[in-house]
Amino acid sequence: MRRKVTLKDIARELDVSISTVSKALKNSNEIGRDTRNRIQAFARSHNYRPNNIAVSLKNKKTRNIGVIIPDIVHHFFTTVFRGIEKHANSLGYNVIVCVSDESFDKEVINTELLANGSIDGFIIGLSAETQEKRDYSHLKEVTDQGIPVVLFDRVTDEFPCDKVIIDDEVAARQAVEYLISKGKKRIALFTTAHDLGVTKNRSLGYKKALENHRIPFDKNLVLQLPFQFEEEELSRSFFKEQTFDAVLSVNEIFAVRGMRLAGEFGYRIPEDVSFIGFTDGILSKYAVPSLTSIAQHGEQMGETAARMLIDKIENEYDETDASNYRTEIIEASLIKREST
Amino acid sequence: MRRKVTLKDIARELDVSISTVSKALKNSNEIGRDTRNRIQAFARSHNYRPNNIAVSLKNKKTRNIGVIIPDIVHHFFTTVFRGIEKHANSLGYNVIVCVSDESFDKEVINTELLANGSIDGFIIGLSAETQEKRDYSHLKEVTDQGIPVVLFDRVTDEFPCDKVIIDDEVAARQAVEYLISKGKKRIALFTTAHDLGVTKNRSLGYKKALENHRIPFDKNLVLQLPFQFEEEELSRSFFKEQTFDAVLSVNEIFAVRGMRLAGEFGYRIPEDVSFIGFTDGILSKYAVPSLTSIAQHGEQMGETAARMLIDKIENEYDETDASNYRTEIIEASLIKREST
DNA sequence: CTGTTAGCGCATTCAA
DNA sequence: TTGAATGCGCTAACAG
Repeated sequence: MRRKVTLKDIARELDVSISTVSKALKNSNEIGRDTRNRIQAFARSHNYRPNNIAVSLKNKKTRNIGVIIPDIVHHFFTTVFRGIEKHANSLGYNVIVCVSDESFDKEVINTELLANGSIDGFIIGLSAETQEKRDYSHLKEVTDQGIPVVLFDRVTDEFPCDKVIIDDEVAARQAVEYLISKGKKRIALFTTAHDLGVTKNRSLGYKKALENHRIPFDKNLVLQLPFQFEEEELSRSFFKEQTFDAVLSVNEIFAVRGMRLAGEFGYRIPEDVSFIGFTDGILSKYAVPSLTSIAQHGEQMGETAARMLIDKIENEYDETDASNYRTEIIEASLIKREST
Repeated sequence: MRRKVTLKDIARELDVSISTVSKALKNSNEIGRDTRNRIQAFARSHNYRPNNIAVSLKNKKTRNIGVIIPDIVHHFFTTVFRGIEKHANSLGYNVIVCVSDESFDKEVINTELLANGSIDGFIIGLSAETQEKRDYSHLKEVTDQGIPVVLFDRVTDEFPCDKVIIDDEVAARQAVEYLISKGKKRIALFTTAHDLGVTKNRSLGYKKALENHRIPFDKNLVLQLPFQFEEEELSRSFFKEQTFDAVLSVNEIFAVRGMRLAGEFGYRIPEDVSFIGFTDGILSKYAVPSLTSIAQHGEQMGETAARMLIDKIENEYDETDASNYRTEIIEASLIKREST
């Protein structure tokens, strides 16, 4: 087992000092032309690579960024992650991921762990539990230590830092207005049982659209589904009891399952019922009929988050001054397909 | 900005030496009961946490594991990743991910980068390009340095190390035999244009099943699709020209798109044509009709990979002795749904 | 029981 | 132009 060669090894072999080697490898012209060449040649032929850990310790910079997301098996987050990873890599940063599994405790543990020197900054999508508890002390601890944090998608107004979101309210409103423009009058909303943050804003947008077009809001047209939507009875009775000609769903799955039920009930899509779903994922694209959906441009969101974070990492700023923090909004867009 | 407190800080405050603090915090009974308490109390109240980087440098162990996957926006890999992450975390390891994007060069760069001290071991799914080039020198470099590597799913016989795979050949054979048992006689295979590794084994299993049941292999029943399957003409003419009563697809997408075409051609599923697809992802579950699929149990695969890797990290072994390496096979299973 | 010393691999200041 | 010395934060062997 060939051990890694260090500066010390090179110094010993070439009978110079460690600092000479260090400087020579940085091509410092403090070192003579010929010794520099000798050292560089030797280093190259012995495949010298600086030890990341030692460099980190010395420089107090790891060039790692920590990402904490609620769930990795989730198309949207995965997409954001890709954006982060690409941008970070292109600037010489590596990405350490931890998954909170929607748990507050895991989020806290992971944050603390990574904050102890492993990373230079965080990109976080808050867990559902954190959003419910509204406890952000772990984030405060981190920023107090001078570690910058960027929140994405799952954000909160109660913690000051850089954020990147899509305007869920506007996106929902526009989607519903699109349905209205197609002549739809009784538009249902499929949403989750708990609606916090993102989901809440989507509901607001839905209501706003109705309001703008003087369509009365009918709470009977709101179907709240448990997360995994396995309780099919709920939605089946909704289809039996309510009449509606369009559906806005806060996610793909509810929409696709809704379309299946619509089929069973003999409705034609989109003539009898139209569907629009949030999150333009693989399901929307390949469903039959394919689903009109709201693309959140996760990759762009990730890239933006990475850009904001690295900017904070590399430039001095006063973390107590709220005016240093911005919230970037990624435009959502409606991908029109067969379901409308 | 409250800086992080270090051993040195505590030592200064309490007027003891750094090593005393270090030992006291490890609860070493080399240190007197009372000083130990004093130090521990101080540390707790000042929220002392050891600096990961310094510990890593000292111990030559990072407790990080490096994961390199071809694509993060891919349900199966994501699932494997979750398995890795969960298991690793439970044993106190963090995970650094890099994405190769199916590119050989990126795979090499990422491997080298992480190998320079950032991680204690690798879990890798080879990129398509690497499998084509059959160049594994970057892996060799890494293992030569004593860094263990575990390959998963995208593996190769040409590099000796621990591996975890599913037996794609057997899984495909069993799927086809299931179709045969349902009375199907003309079974088509939807596969990718290039078939290396995994895909190749699936094709072999397909042929093997036919052979076992004395059904002649008909190469006209093999449809090779470009990766994104956007060239719909190819498959449309396949549907026009060939007669078949079942399909085995090497992925979900080809299967689902096939089902849509079958619908357009007026075939009933599964009476006229049955479908089975590899990878039990979200599409299989929510497609209409839902797709019978081969579950690869990615999470279990990831967990196994993590277990094998951490075992190698924590225990001495001779990396030149091939008998130290094992290949674990994860059983695939057929999830029966409406499409068969 | 406590402290001194050395060292992990590297960068950098200062002296020669 | 080169090198000695110092330190990043922590651990551990050894001495007192």
